Amino acid sequence: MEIVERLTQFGLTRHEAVIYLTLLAEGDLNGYEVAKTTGISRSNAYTSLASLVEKGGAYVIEEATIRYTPVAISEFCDNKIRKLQAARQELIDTIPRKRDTVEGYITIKGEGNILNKLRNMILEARERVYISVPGQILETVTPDIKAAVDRGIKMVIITNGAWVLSGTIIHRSDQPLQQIRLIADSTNVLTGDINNGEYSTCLYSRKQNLVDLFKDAMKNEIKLIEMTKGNQ
Amino acid sequence: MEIVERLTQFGLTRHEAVIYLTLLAEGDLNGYEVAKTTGISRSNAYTSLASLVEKGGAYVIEEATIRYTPVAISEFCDNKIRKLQAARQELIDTIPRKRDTVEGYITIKGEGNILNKLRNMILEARERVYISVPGQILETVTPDIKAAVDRGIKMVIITNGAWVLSGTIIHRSDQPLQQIRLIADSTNVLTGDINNGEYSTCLYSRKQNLVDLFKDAMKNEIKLIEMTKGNQ
DNA sequence: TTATAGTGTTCCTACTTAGTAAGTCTACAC
DNA sequence: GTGTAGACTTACTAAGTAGGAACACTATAA
Repeated sequence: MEIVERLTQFGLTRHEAVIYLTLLAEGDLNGYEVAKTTGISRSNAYTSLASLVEKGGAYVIEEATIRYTPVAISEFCDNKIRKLQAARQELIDTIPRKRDTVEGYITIKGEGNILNKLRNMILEARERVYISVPGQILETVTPDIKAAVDRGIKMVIITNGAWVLSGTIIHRSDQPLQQIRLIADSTNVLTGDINNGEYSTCLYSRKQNLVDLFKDAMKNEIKLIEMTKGNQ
Repeated sequence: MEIVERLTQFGLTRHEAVIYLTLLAEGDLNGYEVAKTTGISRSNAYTSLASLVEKGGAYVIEEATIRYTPVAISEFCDNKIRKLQAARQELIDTIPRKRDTVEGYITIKGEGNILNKLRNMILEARERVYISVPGQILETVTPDIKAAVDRGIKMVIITNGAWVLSGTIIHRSDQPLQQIRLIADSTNVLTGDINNGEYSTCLYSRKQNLVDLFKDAMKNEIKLIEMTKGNQ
């Protein structure tokens, strides 16, 4: 992802992002210099600088001329994240509590949303997690698995490839894994495909019949892996 | 701040936020019900629902009719914050390093930006911090001061009011504090007013002459407090 | 069989807001 | 003449808001 696009995730417009990067690269500049260097017209440059300052991406140095200095990127991002964390707490405190719903079969679409759900299931697990995913997905969620292990969650993992993490129980499958499967605490299950980008689709459910079905299926999968391993 | 506005901070449009809140309050609904309940026209309701699902604010339940279930607010916010933390790391790794600048006198405007700077100075302090602020500002930054104390930073505080935190050295002033002052590690200083909302203005500098000036001034202020305390 | 309600999708018009793009004018300093 | 700053203007694009029409299908009641 391009740097400008990442900066827009933190609330900057394209112009503001371009100006911010220019300040980082060129050092402190005044408004006239910013306009010249970036090619943004002077009126727009001054407007965007004012907005960048208001958003906390730059500070003003009032000397013979008014110059602008960029805020360090880690500081700028931390400020934004901190603000969202505060908003998060305020939302949790004030938002209407979710009405109890009849749990059914929830469809989760898009690789990003599926990864989020997968990670949240690991995060909220209390006792044990069975997970069957390709190695590259494991790479992505390694920090979450590590954190789960650290708090005493039993992690049983079926995967292909060479991924390893101490404290986990790993069963290696020779066959490519076409689907992901995850069971957390024998109460909720996630399954489906995740290699179709935004078209990936998974099913999430807390239905006990589905959970039981998947538990049996994964136990059998593990038995098969152990049997074929014994023969090698 | 209103709930809808807080939700827009997490990337939802007003319609999406209204629909999300309706799902929380009413439980799982289909698109037709969402349109009826919210007053949003059906075409817009379906469009906004699709976008809300894409943004990870709701999941689809595919039954006799397609219903939508809201994602828990803490989960939704955590997902967004986690994404920004990842973008933060990617920015830090790829953004051009800030060109060394001649440190001058930086003007920081707006209460939010000033609070951010104040907190970042405490966060990055290595040895000691002298801070002189009104009590209500201290309330705001108590977690940051606590964290600094926990990592062994010497916190010397001049304030009014009854604020207290174990591990800090507090000098109470009888007079109202019109300005804030902070010196971190004898290397950087922040001073100015913060009770004017977005019109608040502070000065930040690493200039040694200004730092020395403020050190002397705060030492004298502490001496005066101690002397008047002795007389009481 | 007919009428009505429910459900979902696609396409349309129209207004508002924000961002992008660029310019003019005034004023001052060097 | 160049540099610097600010205020104001015009104009286009994109996204969000607001609402509707049309089509197709299903379910239910009379």
